[in-house]
Amino acid sequence: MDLSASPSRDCSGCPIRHRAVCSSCDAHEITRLEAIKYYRSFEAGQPIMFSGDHMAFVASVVSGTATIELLMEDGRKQTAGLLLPSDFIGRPGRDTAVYDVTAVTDVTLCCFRRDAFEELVGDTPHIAQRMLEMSLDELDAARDWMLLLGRKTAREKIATFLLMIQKRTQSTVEGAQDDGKEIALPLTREAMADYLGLTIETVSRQFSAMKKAGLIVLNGRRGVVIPDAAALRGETGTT
Amino acid sequence: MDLSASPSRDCSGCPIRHRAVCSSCDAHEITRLEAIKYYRSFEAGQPIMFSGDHMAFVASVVSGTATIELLMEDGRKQTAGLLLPSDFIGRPGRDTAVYDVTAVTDVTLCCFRRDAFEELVGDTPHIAQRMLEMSLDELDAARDWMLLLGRKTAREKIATFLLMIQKRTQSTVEGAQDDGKEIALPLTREAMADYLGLTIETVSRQFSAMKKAGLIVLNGRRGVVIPDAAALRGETGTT
DNA sequence: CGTCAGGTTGATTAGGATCAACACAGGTGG
DNA sequence: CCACCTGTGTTGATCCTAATCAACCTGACG
Repeated sequence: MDLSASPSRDCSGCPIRHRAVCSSCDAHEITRLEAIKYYRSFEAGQPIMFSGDHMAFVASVVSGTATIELLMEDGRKQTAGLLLPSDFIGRPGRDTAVYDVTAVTDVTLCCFRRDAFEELVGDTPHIAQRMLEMSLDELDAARDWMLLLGRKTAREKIATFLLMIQKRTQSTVEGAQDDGKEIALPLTREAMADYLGLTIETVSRQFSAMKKAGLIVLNGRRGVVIPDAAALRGETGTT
Repeated sequence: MDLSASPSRDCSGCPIRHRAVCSSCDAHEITRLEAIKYYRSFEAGQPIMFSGDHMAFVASVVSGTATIELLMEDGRKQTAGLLLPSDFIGRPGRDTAVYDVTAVTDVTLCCFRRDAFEELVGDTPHIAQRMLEMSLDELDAARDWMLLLGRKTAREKIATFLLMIQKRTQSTVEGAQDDGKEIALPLTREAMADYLGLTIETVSRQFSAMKKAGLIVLNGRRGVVIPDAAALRGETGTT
């Protein structure tokens, strides 16, 4: 799981250099970022940020997976976002977190002191634009997820989730259209349930049912093979 | 409903001047915006934008209400956003719409040619920053809505919706804490159902039940009085 | 070997969807 | 002016999907 080849001061060679908030920065801008960045690691299960807390930093996910979680008083939980490598955590311009962020695997972050970062956003158009682009992308993703949460059946939710994971996971390798390769689920059944607006039991049952139907092959707790992505896509209810 | 006192070339006196994307613009920037803006009206029920279409413009809602809708092949529909006065439509940097936008009441838009607007975003930091701020706000709202869609009961959804409408509606007047005032729902039962991930019948039943419980008073199809906002808040399941 | 977290499977329940009938207001045209 | 129609909303009966409650399985680890 340790893709982070011991993160260093130097941004060149960073695995997310060309996808994260810094992707469109030139050499000078990167220098400024390098000056204010620092790495931080969190173990699986650890909170990265608590709703209501003061936010001292913003960050990019370098490796691992985190979730954005919303809680209700009675304990109901909804995951409102998956944070994979290159995704951005925090909000410039706000100093109190409005949701919880939790590491679901071991996570390494590239953090920036918030005040310094905000300054940069203010006078580095490249960064401001990239921030805008990224938040608009997230907004699109959030809206697609609303359709899933509001209208899709349990089976459609699982199928959609699996294909999304496959895409975001393989796209790291850029372009490889791999049908039969095993993907490693970054989430437990419980975390998937929270993300999909379901219960653990329903997630488990749907996995079993789709396995029986030959749509997926399960390999231990985390491994899934999708023998025929097109068939699985047929189960998503398609937008 | 005609709050738009016949929109003019001149942005001063515009009802959304201090809340929309242009809110932080100085005189010079406003002049540039005035040069590329034009007004357009849509009747209730009319489409403003179709998913897949070329987007020629971006716009601010000046008056009326529109919805962002996602459709599935079999006709299931989810509303992913309510667009009220001062909200922004469209995405700079993308030229094909990814969702449908529909006027649910008569709507007046302040439109900007997309290419010209993108240019402005590129060299007007105030606008770029406001865009970022607005999309981050929308992202927060979208995430809250995910919690509603994924985890709340029908009654909680309706209560949350009513309070949200009350807030967004009255905040126009700024600060007035009006408990007993009637609010005009901008949506039909069907549109509410699509927004809340419910069916028309469930929405209707919940309205009836909450009326019987004394939580709301109904006044025709669109009028609702909330005698005790705190009591209604008790029904939202609170975050 | 026992414990415990994570996962599966079964039985039952319940909340909301679906199917269906009816109510009501607002036009429209005779 | 009234009869009719249509779009919107309400209410009732029934069904079904996913939640809940509960038991059990599996593998990792002390």
